[in-house]
Amino acid sequence: MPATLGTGPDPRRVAARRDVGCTSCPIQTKAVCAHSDPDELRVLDAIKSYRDYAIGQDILAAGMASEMVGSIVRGVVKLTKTAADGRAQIVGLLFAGDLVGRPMRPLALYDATAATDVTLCVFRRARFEELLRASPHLERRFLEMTLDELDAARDWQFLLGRKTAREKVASFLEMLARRGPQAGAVSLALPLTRAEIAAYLGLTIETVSRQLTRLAKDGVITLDGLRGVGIPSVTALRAAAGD
Amino acid sequence: MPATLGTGPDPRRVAARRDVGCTSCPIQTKAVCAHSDPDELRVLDAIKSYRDYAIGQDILAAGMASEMVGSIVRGVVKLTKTAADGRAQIVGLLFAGDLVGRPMRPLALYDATAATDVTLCVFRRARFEELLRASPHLERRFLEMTLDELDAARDWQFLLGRKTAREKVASFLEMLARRGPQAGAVSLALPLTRAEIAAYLGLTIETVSRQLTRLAKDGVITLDGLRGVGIPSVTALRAAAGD
DNA sequence: CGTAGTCTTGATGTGGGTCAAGTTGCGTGG
DNA sequence: CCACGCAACTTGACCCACATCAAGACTACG
Repeated sequence: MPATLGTGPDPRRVAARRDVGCTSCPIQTKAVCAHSDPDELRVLDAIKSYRDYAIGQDILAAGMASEMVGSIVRGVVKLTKTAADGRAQIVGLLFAGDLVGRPMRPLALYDATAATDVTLCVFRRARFEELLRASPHLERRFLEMTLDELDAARDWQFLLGRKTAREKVASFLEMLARRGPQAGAVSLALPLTRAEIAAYLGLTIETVSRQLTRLAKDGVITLDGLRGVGIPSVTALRAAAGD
Repeated sequence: MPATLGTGPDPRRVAARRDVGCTSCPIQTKAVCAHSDPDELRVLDAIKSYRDYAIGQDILAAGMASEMVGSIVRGVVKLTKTAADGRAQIVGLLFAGDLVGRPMRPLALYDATAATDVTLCVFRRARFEELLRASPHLERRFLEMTLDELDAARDWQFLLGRKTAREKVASFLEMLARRGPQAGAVSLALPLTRAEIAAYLGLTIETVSRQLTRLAKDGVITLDGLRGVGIPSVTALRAAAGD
């Protein structure tokens, strides 16, 4: 049994569990199985297993075989593309319900890393693909989720190509407030370090830091410790984000 | 009958044709119908129609209903996201075989514009979605193509966030040589203006122009008129692209 | 309470943007 | 076929947002 989803490092720190049934699953309305009927769910339930990853741990490594796919039950996963010379860009942030791993693709293209402590609902990739082929609801839902990710990636292309540093940081916070782990809350805890935010926005640590303090000075946000961010007005934040 | 794929402008300049049969289609191995069996192809053949768009013409407009989807038979289509203040970013370039329009989505999110003269093989969206649901081969192929587009979008995120202007321009040329209309050729005609290249790379016209002349001075490419580019060594070009 | 990692703040440098002329290429009409 | 006019492109001078370099300060964790 492989210890990570692919052939990643740190096998010893991975915990595997088989506890929560699909009917009491916290992500059943958002995950790839959201539209599956009871029969399909029974099959999924039988072959799934839960697995925990500690913050910082690799889930998949670029270029390695991806033998597993997993649905995020809890936590945040980052997808990173790193060049030979060390330059790194986060090309996707995944939240609860999102799928980690590449069904229908033998190799991982990006590193998938736990940005927080993470719990995945894991399937063997080959087995999951059989189910995709056999269950129209599952394949249809996977297609829907892939289309959403494509839209998100294209919106991020606009951000990376055309927005200023201030707009980038504001956009990131607005995105977190909209679809992050504490979606809808007026105060949230950043799931990423400054370095990770910089890697996601195509900036440096220093610029992210400066823009955060500037947004706070301007009253668009409040800062509470290193991770705490308050959002007094989503409208003002959206304006600062430039859309 | 709508004149463009959505409710876009310039209805008078759109030509509709119904000539080429699926069995003699130039994109039958690359398009969304590539894996369809003869029965499915017969249905597609019966409901398709060819349509021509002149260079610069809008095919879909962001925010408008997308009543049609079409497979590119010939030409290049650009997807553009434009902010309220006029900043624009090309978030996708589509070539022969690629699908224009958004199956399973009622609205277009980006402007789709003919970057060259274009011929599409067009279907009504509602009808196409019925077929997607009824034809596993078709849905599977559409999923494959969407996954490929997602990968391309993520690679472009790295380019936009981390590459230098020189690397961006070199990457663009390398991408064109690899998957553009004249894929594989050592000399190619740019399907985009400097302004469009700039919008695709998150740069300005001036910077694109300067980097092209610099790449030519360094012997990485040759320039022949405004549109002609020669690639003496793909290896050297790939090195200049930073990957 | 020490220390290592993370973050902030300041001083300085620079890649690419902006502004402003020119130049080239090309479609149009004489 | 040529001359005109305009759009597309190039080139140069200057500028600025963000990167880089360099201290410090905060926080977490032993």
